[in-house]
Amino acid sequence: MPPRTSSPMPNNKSSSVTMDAVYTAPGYLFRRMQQIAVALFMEECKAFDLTPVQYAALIAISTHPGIDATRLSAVIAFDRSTLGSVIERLEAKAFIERKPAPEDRRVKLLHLTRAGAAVLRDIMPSVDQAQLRMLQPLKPADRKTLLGLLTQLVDLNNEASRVPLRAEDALEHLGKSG
Amino acid sequence: MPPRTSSPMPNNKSSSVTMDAVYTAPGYLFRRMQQIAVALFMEECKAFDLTPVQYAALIAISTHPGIDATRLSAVIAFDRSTLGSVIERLEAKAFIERKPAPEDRRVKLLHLTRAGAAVLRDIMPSVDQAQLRMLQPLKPADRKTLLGLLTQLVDLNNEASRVPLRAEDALEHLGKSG
DNA sequence: TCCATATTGTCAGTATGCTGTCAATCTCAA
DNA sequence: TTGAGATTGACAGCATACTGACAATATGGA
Repeated sequence: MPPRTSSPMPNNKSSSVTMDAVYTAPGYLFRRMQQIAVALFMEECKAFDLTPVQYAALIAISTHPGIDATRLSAVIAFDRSTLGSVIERLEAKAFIERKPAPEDRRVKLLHLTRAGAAVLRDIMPSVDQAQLRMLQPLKPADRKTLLGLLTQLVDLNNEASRVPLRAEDALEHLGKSG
Repeated sequence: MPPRTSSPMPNNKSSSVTMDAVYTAPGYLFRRMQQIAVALFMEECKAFDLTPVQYAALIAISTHPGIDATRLSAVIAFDRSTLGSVIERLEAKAFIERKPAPEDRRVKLLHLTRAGAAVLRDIMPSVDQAQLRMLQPLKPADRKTLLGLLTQLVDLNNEASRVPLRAEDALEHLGKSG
């Protein structure tokens, strides 16, 4: 357990600032937890050659076959520019295919390949295991509480994000209903 | 508020997987929240030319004058390789200085410059404002709960991190006491 | 003393993440 | 119908993150 280096430790000279300015900041804690989450995901899923971002993209393409990159970015709330290279890598691994859209020559439609569907099916247990391990150290009731509050917070801060989640965009490629 | 695209929406054909596999995963939520946190930090602090990571590093150098890069990485739990370029950028902005250590020619000691101390002093209110805004959407009691659970979780998962926090390392440059 | 081993900073390579720009293309209103 | 404006994918540039490797240097034990 890392010691809380706060006021009783006299390791700051003239300044009155302590490391608590960092350690207790929500932003710092979210960053640390995200890094831990990625580390656990990669550890559990190292057999599958998929990153967390690639996994989320693959799920979304599986759920929305024929979606285009822009709408995909809205569905998983990932940056559109970043997504370009993610898609490129998924295509290089032959997990997805990109086909030009007949009605709009700007758009490229995304589809899972057979291999992509297989990886997705096979990786599931490992992903679940990783998600479990992240919250494992907490008591079950606390896990529920944290997950609930976190879900609320992400939801309520949606518009503060650079790329707000717009799940309804996912339906547009199936004939405009939003 | 983004709609929860769950089972009632018939937008998946043959697969039984829905986007809930992503939306309800703690890892996904931590990623989203981290991105929101960075966006809010950058928005509040855009006048100061400091990123969240650079801010944390600057605080740590301020609190531990004469620390070296390896120990700094342990104190803020940031990757040692990444920290190299962070330090480089802080030095380029003249916020810190790097001096060779007399007793160990491998080591370069880090010190705040006058300009670095000034930025740190001036940016504080904006950082605090950003940290406030992240939790703002929650009721005060819920903010406390979330922050408490998050702190616990990061603490208990410390060893799962690639770069575990080792606050005690910070004291070693002041004459071995850990 | 000398060598195996460890540590430090650095670098190359890969993968996000964000800002901005750009050409190709599409849409819609005048 | 045509031209202004929007959209799409691509790209350049910067800033994290992590892996693995490497040379220079330190250290401790044989």
